[in-house]
Amino acid sequence: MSLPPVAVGLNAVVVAAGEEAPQILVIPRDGAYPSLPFGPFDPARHRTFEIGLREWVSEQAHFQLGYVEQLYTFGDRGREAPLADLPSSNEARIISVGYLALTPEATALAAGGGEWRSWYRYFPWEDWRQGKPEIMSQHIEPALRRWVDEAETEGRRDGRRDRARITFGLDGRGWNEERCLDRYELLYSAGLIEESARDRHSANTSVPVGQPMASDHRRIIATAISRLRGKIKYRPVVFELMPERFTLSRLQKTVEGIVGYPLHKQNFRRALERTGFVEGTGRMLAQTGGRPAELFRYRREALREAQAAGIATPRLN
Amino acid sequence: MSLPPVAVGLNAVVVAAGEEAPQILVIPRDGAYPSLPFGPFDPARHRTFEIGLREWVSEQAHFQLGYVEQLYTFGDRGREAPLADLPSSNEARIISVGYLALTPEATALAAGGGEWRSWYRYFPWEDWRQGKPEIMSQHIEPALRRWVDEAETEGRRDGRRDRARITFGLDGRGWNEERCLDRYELLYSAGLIEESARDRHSANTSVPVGQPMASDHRRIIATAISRLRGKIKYRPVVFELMPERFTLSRLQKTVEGIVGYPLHKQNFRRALERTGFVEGTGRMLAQTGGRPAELFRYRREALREAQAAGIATPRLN
DNA sequence: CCACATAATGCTCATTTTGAGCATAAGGGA
DNA sequence: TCCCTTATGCTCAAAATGAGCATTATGTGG
Repeated sequence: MSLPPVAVGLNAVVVAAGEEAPQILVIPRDGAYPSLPFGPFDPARHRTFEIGLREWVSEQAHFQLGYVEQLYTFGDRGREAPLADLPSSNEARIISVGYLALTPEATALAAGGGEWRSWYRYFPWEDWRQGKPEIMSQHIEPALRRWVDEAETEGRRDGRRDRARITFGLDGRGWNEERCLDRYELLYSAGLIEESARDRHSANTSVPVGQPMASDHRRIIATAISRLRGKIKYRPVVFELMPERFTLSRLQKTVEGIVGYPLHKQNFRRALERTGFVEGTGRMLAQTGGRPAELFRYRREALREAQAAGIATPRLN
Repeated sequence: MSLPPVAVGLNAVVVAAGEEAPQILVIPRDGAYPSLPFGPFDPARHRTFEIGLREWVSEQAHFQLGYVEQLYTFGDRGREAPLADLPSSNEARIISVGYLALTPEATALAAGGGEWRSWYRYFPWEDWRQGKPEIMSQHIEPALRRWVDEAETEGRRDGRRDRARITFGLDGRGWNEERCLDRYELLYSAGLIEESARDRHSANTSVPVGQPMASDHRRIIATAISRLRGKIKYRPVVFELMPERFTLSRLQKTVEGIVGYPLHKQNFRRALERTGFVEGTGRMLAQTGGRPAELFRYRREALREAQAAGIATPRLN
């Protein structure tokens, strides 16, 4: 008996801190949905997944990765909607190993490679920095109510209602930004996402929410967002997204972009100081209007001293 | 071009709360190292990894899984030291997807199946419930010092010293129980673990620390321990390990077994109360000597109300 | 049948850590 | 120079923590 063969794909969610929002490296595919950088894992060529991943990203997006961590391995049948221009063996199941990569600054990319896109382009309902996003009240909440009502039995209705309430924090329950993946999966199974109609080979009836992507790449991004939103609170990963020197406002903006809600400035700084993660450089940055800000840098050594959790995210209001 | 085939193995770290320590489901293999329950993923038979996993566990250990979550996918070349009695295709790389499963009470297992073993049997240095374990001062610390000194250059020595200090909390730095995987990997690369000598095909020189297992299964367990120790603090996963009704002392013992250090009883209770996760049932348990304790039960509904983090782990002393 | 040992619970108090604001300082532009 | 816009500093009350001391039930050995 020999183990049944399976093809393994490697996918990278490469994140950089943009001005307005976190950016993701996306490969436009003409005539088809855009995708993440990805490619097959070749055991003959790649000693580890990571090595293969770096190769694919540099080949497809003309970009060298820095910090990388494994996210999740997706293996369910039915999730591998074929990609137009990509090979897939006839019989073999394709499973994909998703990775999260963090990189400082969205550097310019060579032509013909990838492009940086705000992650909220794919997840507009996840951006609560300006308060509850319109798409929530206008589309998602009504659609969820319809989905709840559509259930056939009383019991199922209750189940759906609970699930919607918890994952989307309806009825005064708070929004939990880390449930990003749960929300995507709910929207997917409720058929509000173009990908779900596509995978079911059924016509898409409702207004699509967020830009669709190839295969299950949007799900992989949702996994990345959830992971990053959680991890930022207990590991100093934000600094992987910052340039060598940065102002505290810039750092705060970056964190806000990730968690998706505004932070209380003073408390953010106070908590940051206590960790000892950053240190002033004495140099100032003459900003756009306003008092100049001091430039700080990340003290990598701090990790050795501190019991070192991540960064505090004191919610504003 | 077709994707190169790879064989996928599924591994389960099944955890139950024992009297003394968390228990892991282990399959004894005569004449060989014990292993975790595992088997190949067959895409023709299994729609999802989880389905395959449940099948293997029930077949090998005669045990039905409840709560399950994916841990990590291991794919590095060189980590698949062949298992005596298990098939491996000649050429294909074997990657393995590790899962963590939690189950209430270590129920008796049918003969010929798996056996429950304390996880500290494999990781004796991780048990700080009675203070620093002997094996730390007697074997590990001296061996780490030797490993630091063995480095060839000054720079490497510094690197090793830092790494050892951080992961093992030497020199007054605190012990961080969540770094269990880091510690295993350090011991492995320092050659203190039987598995490392085995994988390098070199003779094992030093006294082995902890019982060895097949392949990289001990690494998978270390991943599970790290994950569980972290997650218990921000998701109410402990309750997956508890019976329907339990005393608060039992719950505390379980948490202590997982995190590996003693908790401050009163503060543990106070914090637990605030979460609203448990509720008294009014029934008492006439214990071994001492005032009878009230039996509590887990309120699954609480998750809906609370912003719901996990359980507090107020360190004692 | 009573004094104890053993646990389970209850409460208190001093510190820290949050959450929310108010106040001041320093550039840039009209 | 006045004002607008940020960057920073500080204060105060409310919560959450860390450590103990006190009280309440049972079981047991004299």
